[in-house]
Amino acid sequence: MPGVYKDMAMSAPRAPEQRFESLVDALREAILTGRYAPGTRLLQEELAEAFGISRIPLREALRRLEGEGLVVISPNKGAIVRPLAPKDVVDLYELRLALESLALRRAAERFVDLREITKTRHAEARRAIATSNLPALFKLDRDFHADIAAASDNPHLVAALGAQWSQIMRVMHAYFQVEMYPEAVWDEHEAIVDALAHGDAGAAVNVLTRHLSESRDAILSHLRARVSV
Amino acid sequence: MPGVYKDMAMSAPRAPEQRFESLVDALREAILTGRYAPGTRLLQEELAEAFGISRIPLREALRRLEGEGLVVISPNKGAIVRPLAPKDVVDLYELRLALESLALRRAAERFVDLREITKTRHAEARRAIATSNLPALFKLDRDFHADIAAASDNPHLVAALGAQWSQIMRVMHAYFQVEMYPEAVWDEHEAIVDALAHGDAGAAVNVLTRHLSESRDAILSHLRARVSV
DNA sequence: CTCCGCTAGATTGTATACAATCTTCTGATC
DNA sequence: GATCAGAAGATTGTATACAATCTAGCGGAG
Repeated sequence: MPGVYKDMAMSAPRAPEQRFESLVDALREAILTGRYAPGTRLLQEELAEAFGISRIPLREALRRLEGEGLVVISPNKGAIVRPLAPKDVVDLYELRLALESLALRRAAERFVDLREITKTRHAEARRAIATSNLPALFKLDRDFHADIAAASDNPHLVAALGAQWSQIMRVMHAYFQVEMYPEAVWDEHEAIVDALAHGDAGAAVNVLTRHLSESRDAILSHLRARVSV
Repeated sequence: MPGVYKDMAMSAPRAPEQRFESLVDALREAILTGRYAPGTRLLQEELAEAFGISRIPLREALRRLEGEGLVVISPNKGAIVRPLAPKDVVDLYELRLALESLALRRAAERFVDLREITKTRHAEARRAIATSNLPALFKLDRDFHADIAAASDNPHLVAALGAQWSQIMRVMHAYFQVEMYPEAVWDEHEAIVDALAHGDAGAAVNVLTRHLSESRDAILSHLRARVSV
């Protein structure tokens, strides 16, 4: 019964005007969290039924994700979640370092201070580690790097970093365990924002470089142990 | 008369399997070259008729371009070519410098030599200037920077640079005249690949930094003179 | 036994049709 | 004259239906 939302002001979970955006978000989230793993075939009828819609809007959502680089669509073959090889991880981290370094330099110029929020997240991360809450750790990690990106005040940089993060997240969800999230990660986050608060972008970039190398190598060692999807 | 291509092997301009990709390419090209200027409303029925298709595949193409950041679609309002403000130009060039610098460093590590092809393009550019062939100049410029990107051997970097280039190209097509393409541009291209051939990525990045600053400022001075779309 | 060619089922591609929403214009009211 | 309600037209959103293509399995030829 469409149009019913209009009568239940402020109670519907989402306005009907952004139904499509919600659909895309749901699909994207499912891909990012590994529910649809790299290489998975995305059958239109199946997905459409799952979302309670016809194939028309679903196909549009897939095209959007294709444009974002999360899905590959072959004519008359259908859509699959974009595969990721070890070289992709190397290339993505190389790219991400360049982008995030730029964000740090711009954030330093703007005297951004992220120490408080980062400290808070560190505490939350300790609790998440104690309870083996991996999704919470992912979210805290994502929030930190999203803050760095936003601090650049460059929406195009934010978008580019978001695209990188999406790809990296897909690999992490596929190959990371709670044990692979050393608490040193959160110390490094604090070191980065400390340097940033002192306006020392160079030092912040140095820590970031080490931070990303460790993360990349951890992923690669686990990725190479398995077959590349 | 669909299906007719199957009989004319090797003569059809494109295989029917990539009809959709051709549609997206045509739309993208029209946006990049300013035929559909920033802010232009993209009416579905009108475009569908122009391409001789129904609105279904056209809408999918628009969703793809939305994912690529070239189009903005508002629910029940339709699609417009993504607007560009002066700050976008600043942000895009900042981002592009970081990306292209990375590409240069990676190209230097790989001992890539682009001197020959760049010299050839310089000669072609002189002819294009003499005949006031602006589209040719744009293409030569694009080809040069695409070579730099490809030399990085990082497909994700290539994609990110391609996205930047698309946005920049839209501004250039809107505000550039032949007179604004000084021949110094092509000298700088040669200086960049010379430094690259000597493995001096630092020098190459220095020239690139100047090169992009000049290009950006030329665009900004003309953009600010008009109303921002 | 292997390799084709063929058919049936599954899946994708898209034109049509209609519903939902927005926009514009008109005319009434103040 | 300004403002607003309402209707008509324009435009977008999507479900349905069917055509085109692909895939898997089967049977026959070599």
